[in-house]
Amino acid sequence: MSFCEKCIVRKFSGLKTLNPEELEQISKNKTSLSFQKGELIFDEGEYLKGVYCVRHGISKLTKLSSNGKDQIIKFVSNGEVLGQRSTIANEPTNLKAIALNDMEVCFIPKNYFLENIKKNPRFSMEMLQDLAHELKEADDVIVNMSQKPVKQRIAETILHLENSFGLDEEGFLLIRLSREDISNIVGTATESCIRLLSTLKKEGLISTSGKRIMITDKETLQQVAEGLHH
Amino acid sequence: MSFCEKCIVRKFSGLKTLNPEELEQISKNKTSLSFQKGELIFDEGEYLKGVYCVRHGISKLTKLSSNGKDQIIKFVSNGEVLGQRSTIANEPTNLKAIALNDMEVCFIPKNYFLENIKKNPRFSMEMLQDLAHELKEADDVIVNMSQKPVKQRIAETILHLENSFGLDEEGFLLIRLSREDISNIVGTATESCIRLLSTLKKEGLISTSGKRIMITDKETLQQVAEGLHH
DNA sequence: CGGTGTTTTGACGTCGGTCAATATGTGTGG
DNA sequence: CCACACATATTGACCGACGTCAAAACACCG
Repeated sequence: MSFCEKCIVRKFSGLKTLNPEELEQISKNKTSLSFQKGELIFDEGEYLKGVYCVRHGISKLTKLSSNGKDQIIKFVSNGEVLGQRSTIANEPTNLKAIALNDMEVCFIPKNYFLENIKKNPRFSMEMLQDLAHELKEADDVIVNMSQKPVKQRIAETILHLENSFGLDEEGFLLIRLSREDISNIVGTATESCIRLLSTLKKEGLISTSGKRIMITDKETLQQVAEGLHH
Repeated sequence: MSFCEKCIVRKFSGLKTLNPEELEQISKNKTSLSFQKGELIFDEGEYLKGVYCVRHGISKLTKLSSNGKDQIIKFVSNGEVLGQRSTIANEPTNLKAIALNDMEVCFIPKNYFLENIKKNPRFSMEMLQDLAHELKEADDVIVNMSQKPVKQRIAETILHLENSFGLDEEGFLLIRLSREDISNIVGTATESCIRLLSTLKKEGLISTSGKRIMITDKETLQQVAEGLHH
């Protein structure tokens, strides 16, 4: 049993604006859950009974396209909250959430979450800013998807993954993704993705070993991402 | 001089949750503005001093891509509010807003808007749901952009435009867009867009005359949009 | 060791982007 | 109302990027 008061989630999410009483209330009513690598947290179209605070682990949020592929929309990891949007909108989820590695999360029932939105203006302001921020990011993605060629998007994705999740001791990206996952981020066929990764490798910008990816020439990679390189 | 109490904007936007006193407060402090067709309402990166309620007209919100094209992210028209996101997030705008036809809008200074978010939980809940909804739409767009071929996206766009803005007396789409604008919605070269529009025409699904577009076979057009046709 | 799944590579065709030429507007001032 | 300039729409030719199919190389695991 752990206490919300000390949880890392407070450091990053809007939950930091809750006062001690509100936190205690939540702490009493949360349940701790674990998910294994690959396990489904919730599916597209489900009605959620609450939100999930990620204490440890990374999940991918995907949406099924009519062509049968699962487009990855974003990742939610340590210290972030899953299911905010659908809970706030009081709608079924728009996205499917899958654990990318073993995860520990806390489940907070809907009413405790919504209660605080109504009662604590600082908290609801924080939620508003959260959504506003996500919306901005989504708009950026739309532009990238529709205007940039795949190679740029791959370069961008690698840099973005470094930014969000960092590196391990050996300098590889901490997050391990299959080629299929990467191609589902950039929205392309797996083979195209593989091919472009290997040209990046030949050009000396990255090196790979299985699912491990290391950035070896960050500066040029950034230029590729911006489309300034050839 | 008009009064917020009777404004059409109240029918559609979150402003409907405001009570008479709050509305009067806003009504006193708003200013009425007009914009001509093609005029800039605000540019990407500007700090807004408030939000704009659209009484009449349609505007396009675009974002400049690194390849120099303005991707159209969405439209904001009668009864909707412009600049919500940046005002709430207290950030410079992410998007550029341009009037597509002559517009009448009311400008509401930031503090009156934010004040009500803090004081009126119903209003802030409404704003949250607004943003949540926009976020869902944006996610849908991401999937479409990354997974569907241009012809499907064009078909979808036409149907979407009919849905959002309706038809005139003759049965043409009420909203008039240049081919360039259409191609900036679907994220493609203008010529490709033109070519695909003319194949849709040859297939008898739409007919065009200048900037006027009429849907002549909605059912098949929907099938094309879903990718079920050939 | 053979299965099962993922990564890599090759060959090929098509979609969509670019450049250029031609039509068709559309608005301006005379 | 015409003539001109200029923007937008349309079409053609060409080519590169990307998707698809299929096979080979490699991993992982029993």
